[in-house]
Amino acid sequence: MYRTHTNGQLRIEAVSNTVTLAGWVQKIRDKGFMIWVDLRDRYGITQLIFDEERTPKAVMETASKLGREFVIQVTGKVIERESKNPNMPTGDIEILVSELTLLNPSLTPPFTIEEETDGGEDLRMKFRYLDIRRKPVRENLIFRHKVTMAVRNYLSAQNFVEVETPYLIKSTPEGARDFVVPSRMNPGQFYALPQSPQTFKQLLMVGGLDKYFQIVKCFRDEDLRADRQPEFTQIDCEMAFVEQEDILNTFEGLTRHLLKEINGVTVEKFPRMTFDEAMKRFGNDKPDIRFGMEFGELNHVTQHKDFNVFNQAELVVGIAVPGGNSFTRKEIDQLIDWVKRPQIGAMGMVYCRFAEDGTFKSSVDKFYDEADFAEWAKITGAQPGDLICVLSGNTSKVRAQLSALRMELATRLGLRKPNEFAPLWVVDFPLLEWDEETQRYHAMHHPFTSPKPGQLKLLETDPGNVKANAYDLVLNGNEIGGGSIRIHDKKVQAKMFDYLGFSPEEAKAQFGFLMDAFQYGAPPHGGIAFGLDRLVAILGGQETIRDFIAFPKNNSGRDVMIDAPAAIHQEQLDELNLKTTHSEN
RNA sequence: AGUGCCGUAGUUCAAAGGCUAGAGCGCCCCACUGUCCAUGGGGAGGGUAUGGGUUCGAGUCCCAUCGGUACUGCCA
Repeated sequence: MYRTHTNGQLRIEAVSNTVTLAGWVQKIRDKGFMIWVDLRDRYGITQLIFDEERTPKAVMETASKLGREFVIQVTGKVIERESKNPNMPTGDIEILVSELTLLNPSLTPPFTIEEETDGGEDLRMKFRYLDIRRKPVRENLIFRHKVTMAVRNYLSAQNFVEVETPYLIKSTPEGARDFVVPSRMNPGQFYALPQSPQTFKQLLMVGGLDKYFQIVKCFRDEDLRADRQPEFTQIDCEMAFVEQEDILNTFEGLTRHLLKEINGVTVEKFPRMTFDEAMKRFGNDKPDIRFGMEFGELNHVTQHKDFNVFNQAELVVGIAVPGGNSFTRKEIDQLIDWVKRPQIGAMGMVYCRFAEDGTFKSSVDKFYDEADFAEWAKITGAQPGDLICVLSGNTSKVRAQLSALRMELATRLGLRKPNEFAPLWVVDFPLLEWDEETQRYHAMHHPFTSPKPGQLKLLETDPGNVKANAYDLVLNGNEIGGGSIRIHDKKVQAKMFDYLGFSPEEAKAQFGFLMDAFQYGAPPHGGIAFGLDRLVAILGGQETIRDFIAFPKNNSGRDVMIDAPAAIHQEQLDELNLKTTHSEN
């Protein structure tokens, strides 16, 4: 037996017991006549003591040669500490070691294994197994486990069945790029890894399983971000015989359960907002509603005043920054530079200080008077002491720009409190989205999403305005889930493919299996999928999903620890019927 | 694919174009009668990602390449 107790277990009651412990050497404090060693495992830290008088000479000798991260096993007596440490759970006791076994030595780790490590991101990823020994990373992984257990327990209790769907499937042209896997047994042919188990879960509904879920890896070969990984995990769900209302209620229930179970937060009915309203009020389809700074559209109070920038703008829109009047001129200039960066792309920013004494001072004083600014303040909800920031131009661009500014300012002003949770349903998404590049409409969600009842005809006349039975669950400005009521009628599905530019032949080749299935009594059905990595990060009050993934990939999709991807041997290539070709550039 | 920022001891960072490229942490040695980020003293360790250029002189300026990172495009 390697150990009788863990390192987080022993308390004052255990004094005078003989115990055996095992773990990693966290810290050695060698005072010559006395050596203390902090012994660490997943459960905590227990202090070991070796001293000249009470410890066997040989043991003392070995102890003086220990190093950080050595794996050791000790046997000794639990004694009460002479000077206690109230900052640790085991701080009242220590182990007077009588036997010490070195189970495995360690090289000096390249960074400190402490809560606040000196290691950079890079290095930590390269030695991720050492990083995982650190408490914050370990706690995050355990936190993720708690969330997935809560999800499984809740959905299982609601009669959902977890079913595994295949990872080796077929590539589809729409949507994200697929990761592909060559088939050795079928020369020249490839599997694709699923971007989501979408069609399979629909087929499970045709199969009569009624309520399905799966905590499942999905794969997308697109460029990465701080919050985006090439392989990520979804809580994928589908239900039969449901309307949108049923889905919203069921998964509002799940989310409420998680907030209660994991964060101890009680949230009443989740508010709902249409896509159009979200765009108008927040410039964004995933608004963070923990704070205000709602958009105020100013077109009607800014036109015909000789200020051409506003006169020519499709949209003039502003927000009131709480307490923003205290910004210095320099700070405001920096804000203007910030919105003019290529990533944001605003042409400029008009601002108006709303002083505590009720007067206004603006960058466009030449064109507008106090009465005009009072209108601006009224529309944007500005109070004395605030700063009104106004952008103008093309509606969709300006909304995106002002939304980015709103989020940036909220972050700077500390309004995005990680322990505050504001869920929101965004509903009535457009069915289609115009794509400039290909000059045609694409499915905004996916091609299996059903249009709102009675809107099918609109497809002919005004396709951009067709609303879908599609919804997103937003939490603190992040899309944590999205779904739709699906099409379950073959004719409607065929029509959809037609509108999306699939020829009947293409549609049959790509999704024939699904449309065939629809002919054999497909029930009405719909579902939702949650991004688990992001959900866990938000519930954990953190920004980066990498901190909640045991072995994440870097910005270029590399695993720097195992050094993947990598070239493979010619024999492997041959076996897979892959020819090595050199591209011309 | 694009733009910004970054690349200097094991590590985190310093070093107005100018002395032998420094410091904290870590590491090694010594001391120390209750430590717990132990303390005090001593020591080792890099020639600045790579390649080219400008200059009397280059971590520092310029160009290219590579790598990291954040964002934009992209992510049905």
